[in-house]
Amino acid sequence: MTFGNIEIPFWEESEHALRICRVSGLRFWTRDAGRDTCGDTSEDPYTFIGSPIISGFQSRGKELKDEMREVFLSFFEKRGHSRIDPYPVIARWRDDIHLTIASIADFQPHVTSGQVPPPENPLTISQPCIRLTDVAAVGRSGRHLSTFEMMAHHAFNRPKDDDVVYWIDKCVRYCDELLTKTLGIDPISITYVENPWSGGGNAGPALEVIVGGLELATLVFMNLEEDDSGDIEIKGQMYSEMDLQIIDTGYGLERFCWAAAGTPTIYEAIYPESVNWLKGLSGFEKILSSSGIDANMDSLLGELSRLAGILNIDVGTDVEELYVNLSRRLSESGISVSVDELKRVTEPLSSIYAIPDHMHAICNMLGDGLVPSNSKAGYLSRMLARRVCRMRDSLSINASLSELAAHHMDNNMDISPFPQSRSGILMILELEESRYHEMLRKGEAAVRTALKGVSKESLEIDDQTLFRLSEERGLNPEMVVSIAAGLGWKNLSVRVGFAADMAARNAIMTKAAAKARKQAEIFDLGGLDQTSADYYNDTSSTKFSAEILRCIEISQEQLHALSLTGEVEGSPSHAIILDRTLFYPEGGGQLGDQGAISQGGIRASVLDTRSQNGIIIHLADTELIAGPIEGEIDWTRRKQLMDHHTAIHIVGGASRELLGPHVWQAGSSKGAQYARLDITHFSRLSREQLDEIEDMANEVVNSNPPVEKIVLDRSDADSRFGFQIYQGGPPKHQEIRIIKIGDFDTQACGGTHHDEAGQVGELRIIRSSQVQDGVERLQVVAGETAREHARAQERLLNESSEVLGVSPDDLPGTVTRFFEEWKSQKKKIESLEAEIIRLRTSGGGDEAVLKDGISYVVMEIDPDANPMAMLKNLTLDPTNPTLAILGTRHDGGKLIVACTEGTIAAEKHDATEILRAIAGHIEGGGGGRPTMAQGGGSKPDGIPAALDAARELLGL
RNA sequence: GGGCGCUUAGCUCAGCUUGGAAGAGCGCCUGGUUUGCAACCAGGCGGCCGGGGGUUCAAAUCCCCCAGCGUCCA
Repeated sequence: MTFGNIEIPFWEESEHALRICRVSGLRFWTRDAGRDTCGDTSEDPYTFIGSPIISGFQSRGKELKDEMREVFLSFFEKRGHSRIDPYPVIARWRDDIHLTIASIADFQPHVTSGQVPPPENPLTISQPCIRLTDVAAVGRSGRHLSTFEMMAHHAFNRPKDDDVVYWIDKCVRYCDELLTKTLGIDPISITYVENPWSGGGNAGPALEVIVGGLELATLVFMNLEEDDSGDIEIKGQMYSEMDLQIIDTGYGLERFCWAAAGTPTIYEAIYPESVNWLKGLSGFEKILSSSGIDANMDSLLGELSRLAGILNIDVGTDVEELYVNLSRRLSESGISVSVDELKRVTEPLSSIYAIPDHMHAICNMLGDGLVPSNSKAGYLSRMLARRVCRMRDSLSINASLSELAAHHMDNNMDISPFPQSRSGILMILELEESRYHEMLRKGEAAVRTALKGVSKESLEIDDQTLFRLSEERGLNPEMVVSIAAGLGWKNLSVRVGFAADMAARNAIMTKAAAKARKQAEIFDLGGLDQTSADYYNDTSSTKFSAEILRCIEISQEQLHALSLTGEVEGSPSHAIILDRTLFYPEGGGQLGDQGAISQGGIRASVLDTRSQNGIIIHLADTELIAGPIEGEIDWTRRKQLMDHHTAIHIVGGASRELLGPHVWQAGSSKGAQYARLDITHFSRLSREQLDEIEDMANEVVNSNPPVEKIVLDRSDADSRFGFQIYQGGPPKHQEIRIIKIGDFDTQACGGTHHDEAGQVGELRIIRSSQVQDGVERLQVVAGETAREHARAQERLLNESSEVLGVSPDDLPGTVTRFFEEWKSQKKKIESLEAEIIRLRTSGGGDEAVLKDGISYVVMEIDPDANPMAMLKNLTLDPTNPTLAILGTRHDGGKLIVACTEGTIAAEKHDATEILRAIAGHIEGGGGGRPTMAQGGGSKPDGIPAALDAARELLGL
């Protein structure tokens, strides 16, 4: 993995010497005879702050980035590289990552695996990337960013085919020429550090390009791929050499800008307007002057940025400890600042730096059509939005999230290439902000409840409480402390080490969850070729002849693993594999075909159809033998599936048209009985919106556009139709099948469709529900199923209205009236029962016996009466001490004993004891408190005996 | 994808650990006091305790399923 035997003539020609870094121990190349560190160690401070190492750039911010990017791209364009447009920051073509984290991510895994040729070769690109692993360090370290552009030149070589564009030597020459000749960097200040790289399933030797203490670029020579049987080990993973050799470079655009600007931090180089604006809004000058720091502020800030690497925060790092270190280092440099004073300045400052970075990531993500959510990629944007809200609140800045975004878009980016509009982004952020405030509002009640038993003088909150508030309510420990302070717990603080413990806890939980659920192949199909999928040739043919290649008996385990849907009637016994078939296997959300296979006089029903590695499996209820067969698919079902599938495409297109470009398919399912489409959207859909979508979809059906089926190469498909064709998920093959419904909807899809949209007939969106925040599920019926659904609805209405004897039109009113009446009658009964008790126990009533100042009531009541309500009337009046024993023959018999609390009745009698003494008569048990006991039994006719026993016990 | 939590009066929420009479504040209604409004005092109305099943003599409370909502992690 080292460069050991790889010849790089450039080193000698350019008088580079190989050295070993005395700090890191890494091999590095330099022109500087006196250098003994590789340049990227704790002993290599930034040398460019205040004195740029890249000359000739006067601008700052977006303008500087545009200039620098153009210099880079045109440099490589002039040297034979084709410039290609950047990919979206949401990596929709991949199923292993949510965000584009590097330029090479654009080409993984399809190009790097050799499956698909690169769009150009060699090529140059500046790819916007988002990485959230170091998000906690953004703003604090002075150099960390969550969003950056990775400028790159890539070359894809196939040495085995004598197809080599360029490899290591030429790559280093390009890099060195760019840095020294074009950007004017002093050659002697550059070091090239050998450090192998791995990621995204590939690996290879690599050079880190360091100038002035800053890593400006990484040159990766990717020639390995993950292979468990490989013979090269890197970081515990085995690799083997691959046919492709890839030049994978990454030049940090923002770092080049920083090196050209020489500002104290990278943020001032790329977001100068935002940083100044936020300083103004937050009154940062005032914060500084009231911080109590004696030292000269300019020298402090200069020193801070030089040492800022010390605040290199990983997830779970204890900030407190870092501050102590930083304070110590500052005092070594002659600046005496306490940790508290330091925090008072750096905490707000780091927020001012982090906000523009986060806004850049948020605007990029939303611009690409992402919808904030509580899981997956959408969660990442919500997390960033909430971080911004918190930082803004801590800075007491009076600006909404959408105002921050508007300022950011106006000053730092060009949103015109994005699918999402400026107003769309702002509206989504307004919704996010209201969700944030809602969380805070609910959080206050949660904190109050959680701290109920905690003394107001407490200094710490116990860990469990903090974990729970964070995980269940989204309140991080700092927010809990600040909310608690507002509620009267003034002295609380988060204990040192808590952040690290919480991170460790998450790591353990994640590890436990990661225990794989790899789906193994269900059937052993070794030796079989892919089945000829004839259903694509003519979607309306139903009969065919074929040969049985294999017939496998299905085991119980296999049956379970198949997890058949409710549309499969009966249980398949055999898996039949043919050489060719018209049966469409379950895929792309469309359920498998059903039908029959006949051989001689034997007819096997096909209950479901599946596919495994391109081999189509017919799940049949009868065993057949190898040889010729006649097959026929169930056309009624197939037509219904095609109705639904085509309808789903149309509904998806209508949703996107009406709701906006953020609408993506997040999953779908098409059966014969119903179909559903999950779409990304930022709020719940009203019935009116569903009606609009339904109307537009039906208009498309009525206009009857042709449904084109186009098969083409993946790179052609990408360039011709864009990434929105991958609604159904990342493509898995080089060949892409496009379904194009007029000019209305275009997407990659392997399902069966009508040839004309009009064949769907009609469609209805029955209802919508929410799968998760940000994803709406539309239930759709089309064709015959739509008509059947309407009939079923009518039946329900008719049956219900017949019960009430009204017309269906009057149903809502009548049901409401009945419900209201039922409630008021319930009230009436309660008051009547109370009245009965009053009559029976007062005046001439013989049920109450007055003895020793206590009113004794022992009586049986109606089985339908509510004994609790009656008891209340008897024993809640403290001026009338009462002991009441009520019995009812309800169920197996019930007994309730109660006495008026706080009176002599309670002093003299224990309800539980009395109950126990008499419960035997109904063969039951029970319990309660001394003033109230209840029990039940299994012999209702024993109630009179039980009550008699009670009278005897009490001497009545 | 993996977790966790919540759903109780019109609103905001207690009660659930350890089963035994459905609670508070705000709002609403009536009366009193006062009267520019507000405030105050007394009383009252208002609950399928999200839905369904189970355990139990007894479930808001314990268990299972479903739905809606929230939240963390990847």
